[in-house]
Amino acid sequence: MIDLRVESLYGFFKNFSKKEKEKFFTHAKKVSFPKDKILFFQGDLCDGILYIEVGSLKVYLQNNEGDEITLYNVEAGEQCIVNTSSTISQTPALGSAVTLSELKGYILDANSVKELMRSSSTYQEYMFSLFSLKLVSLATLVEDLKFKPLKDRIFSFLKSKKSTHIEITHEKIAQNMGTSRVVVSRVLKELENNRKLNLKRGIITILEK
Amino acid sequence: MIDLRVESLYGFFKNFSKKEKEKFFTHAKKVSFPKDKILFFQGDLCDGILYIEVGSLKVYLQNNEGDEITLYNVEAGEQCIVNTSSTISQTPALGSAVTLSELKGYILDANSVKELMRSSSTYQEYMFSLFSLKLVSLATLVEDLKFKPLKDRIFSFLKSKKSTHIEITHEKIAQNMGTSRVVVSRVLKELENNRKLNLKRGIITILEK
DNA sequence: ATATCAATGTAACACATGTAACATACATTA
DNA sequence: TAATGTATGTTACATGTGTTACATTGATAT
Repeated sequence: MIDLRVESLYGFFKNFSKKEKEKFFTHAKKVSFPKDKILFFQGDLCDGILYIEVGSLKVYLQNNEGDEITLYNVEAGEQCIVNTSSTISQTPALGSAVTLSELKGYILDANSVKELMRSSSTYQEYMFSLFSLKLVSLATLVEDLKFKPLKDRIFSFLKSKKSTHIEITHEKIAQNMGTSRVVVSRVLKELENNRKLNLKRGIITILEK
Repeated sequence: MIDLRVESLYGFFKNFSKKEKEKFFTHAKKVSFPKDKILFFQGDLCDGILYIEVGSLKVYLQNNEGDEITLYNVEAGEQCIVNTSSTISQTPALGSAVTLSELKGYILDANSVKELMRSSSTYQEYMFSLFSLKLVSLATLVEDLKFKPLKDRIFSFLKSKKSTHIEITHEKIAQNMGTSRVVVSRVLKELENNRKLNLKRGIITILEK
């Protein structure tokens, strides 16, 4: 009945009382989405908070012309702050979310979340640290957008990946950065000429950190 | 003993119990700062949360060259999220803060804040709505930086002021926008030529909204 | 093997913004 | 009034990024 994977991924579970665990699992709905599924659009009202067991998603902004820029990614064990904020305050989501892979997890309704926040201080602290982290990441994004040249932003983006062997297209990077494919190709080629990278179709290898 | 001004400015007070009010006023230190006083620097650890009774401040990011960009302003009745986040999580402040005017208020230590968060659900909700709001404003900033031309950003900035008569120098606007004075002057002159503004030394008048 | 599509390469150009240098105008004080 | 400092105006130019258009290469299906 109780799924051990969520419990080990989300640290606040270990401080949950039996009652709190029960609340979570009786109210949470198990969900499963394919890759590239849009979970919500900018402007939507969310009606529950997603806890990711397997997979990841990204949250991005879009302008009228359809250009987009990624705000951040959300991995298993994390909670999407845009989703949380929209759900709790019943305000329009400030960005859109799409799965980056097949995704499994739970969706918990706003009321249960609020109750858990009141009863569990661990859960409450988890929520606050989450907000703090995302604030930092957004502020860093602002700083980078304003002060860092695109070349550095792209290189940092690549270095932030787990492996030095990255399977990604220039088009995907462009979407993340909020720019065009041509510009990314140009910058990547320059980085390759400086012996920082190695480029193959669909694959980028980092040579120098 | 109890100061009515803070109480009316910060809505959560009206739901505070006598004990909670007491906690606030016995632990909060009354403070007063002159205009242009730096309250904390990017990287500092904050040791208390400021509640503003009179005045305002701005939070900004700085890069190595000293260029800066404003993240947001904080007015009386609000609580600075960078300050809050640094204080509660004891993490380095992600930006710097400076008073925009003479400022009076209270500083409350982290422990008292945490206790109030646990005991008062109104206070807790206030904190969350605060985080949500600032997340939105940061996300909007990201969106604007990425998609809006400087001309629009400057015009929006001016229109966001209370009056159509604005006393500000081009230099100040440049700091807010994270650009140079020359660029601002150029853009303003263009807006004046388009009959959107009227420029005088130290004064900008908005003609067309 | 050929056709086809996706990914990448590249050139030429447009445009917004940043920088440096200097001129002019306004405000304040001696 | 003259002198000084601050704010603004203006030019010329450098640079980064975005756009269009088209070529090339690699992968996949027929």
